[in-house]
Amino acid sequence: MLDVKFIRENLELVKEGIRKKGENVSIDNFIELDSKRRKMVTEVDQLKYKRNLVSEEIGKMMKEKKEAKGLIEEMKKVSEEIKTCDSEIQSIEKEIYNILINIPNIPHPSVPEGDESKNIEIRRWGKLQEFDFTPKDHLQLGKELDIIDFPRASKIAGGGFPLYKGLGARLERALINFMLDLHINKHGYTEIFPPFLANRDSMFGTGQLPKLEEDMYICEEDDLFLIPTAEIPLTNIHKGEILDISELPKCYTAYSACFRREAGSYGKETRGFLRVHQFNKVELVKIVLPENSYAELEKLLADAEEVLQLLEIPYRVVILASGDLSFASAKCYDIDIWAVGEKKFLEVSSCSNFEDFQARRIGIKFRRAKDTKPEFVHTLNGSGVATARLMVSLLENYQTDEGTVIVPEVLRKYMDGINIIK
RNA sequence: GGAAAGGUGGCCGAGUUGGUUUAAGGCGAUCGCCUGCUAAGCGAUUGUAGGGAGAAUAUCUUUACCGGGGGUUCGAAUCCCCCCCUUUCCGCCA
Repeated sequence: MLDVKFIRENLELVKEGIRKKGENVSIDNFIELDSKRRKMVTEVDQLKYKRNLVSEEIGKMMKEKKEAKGLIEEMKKVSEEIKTCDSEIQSIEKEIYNILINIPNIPHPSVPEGDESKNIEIRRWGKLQEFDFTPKDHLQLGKELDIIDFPRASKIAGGGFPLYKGLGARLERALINFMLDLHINKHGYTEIFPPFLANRDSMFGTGQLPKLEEDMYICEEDDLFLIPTAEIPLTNIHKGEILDISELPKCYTAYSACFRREAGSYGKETRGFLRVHQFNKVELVKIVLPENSYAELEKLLADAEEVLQLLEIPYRVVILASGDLSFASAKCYDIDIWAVGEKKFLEVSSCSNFEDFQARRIGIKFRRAKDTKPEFVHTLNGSGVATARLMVSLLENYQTDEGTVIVPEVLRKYMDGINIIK
């Protein structure tokens, strides 16, 4: 959510931002609604002032057993008027609010303009594997090694739900632990184990609602949503708080299962692990000072990249063009890893700076000093990283000509020293 | 699922027969005074959001906010209705 004052004073800039994001909200009547609201608030405030004064007067008169009937009659009318004005203000505010919540965050000036074809690869790490045999894809490997069983998973929950078995399950668990330990021990994040369900308010705060409701699994009876990412619980931890400047930056990491209905995306990259309804992810969230947020974004990105460097999986970093940015994000880097069997790059992380867009919705502020006004913090998040696709790349890139898979060095201590899956 | 108690400003905590409570009091914090220093003491300040006046992020003024929403009333923290949350006990279950 953007600041009303900011929109009022930078209407063209906001329109420009909406256009760059490829959204189609109209803010043409915003200024008119806003000034109408302010005018009415001023009027009704004066009426309320009068009512407060006279009501006090009535109280005093009644105590002295004086007749106050005339004043009460007069105030009845004033109260009626207030009621009418208030309900009109309320409906104007609702209109304003509906515009406000549909205005996306404005892309940072460093973000290239255009649709996803304008995304720019800014660096590449590692050498893309080449084998002197024909590499298998992850589905074939998973089946032959008996570590992934999609057909049976579908009996339990339907298509798009993975079932890991034996060393597959263990490898998945090793990946999660490896990533968490790295972020906790080396990068200084605090580990959180959050709820995997979130209420409507939290979903709205991070920006998944109202736009993406149909992509969510929802428990209707309780109005709770299965989280599509741990970004939601982590960013909402400090909802409604004013933090002390000495507490910043706050860096949280969490493992969570992530649930996505992926409505409307059937047929697109649906093979195996490429797009599933449930996957595991280690998430990174930072709550920072506004002036540091872009430096923190680079650090966050580096923290996520290190996971892949230690696993020795080749990847590229892409800066997203304005039209490919998510609703709430001002700037975003994607990390794509190479999967030799699929012969393509797979997105495993998005590292975004939301500036104060989420903070304003959620109400997370900080105070620079005792007597200064609270300001909104900046929030960032990134996957560090998602395992389902990581597993794809790992199986495919670490396969041998014998059909076995070598366990990456850094994971072996999490697997009792097992160094090969066969 | 059943029963009970509760939700008040950064924290603690009074106020529930509706009207000097414009939210008492305390703690903490900040500033000043005093003190050789520290402590104590004394004095002052002490929320958030919106609106208006103003060149002003100075200042003045006003409205709203006592878990959320609605209602009654000239007037609601206080009365009524709905919802949410917390705690305890019981039942059920991992």
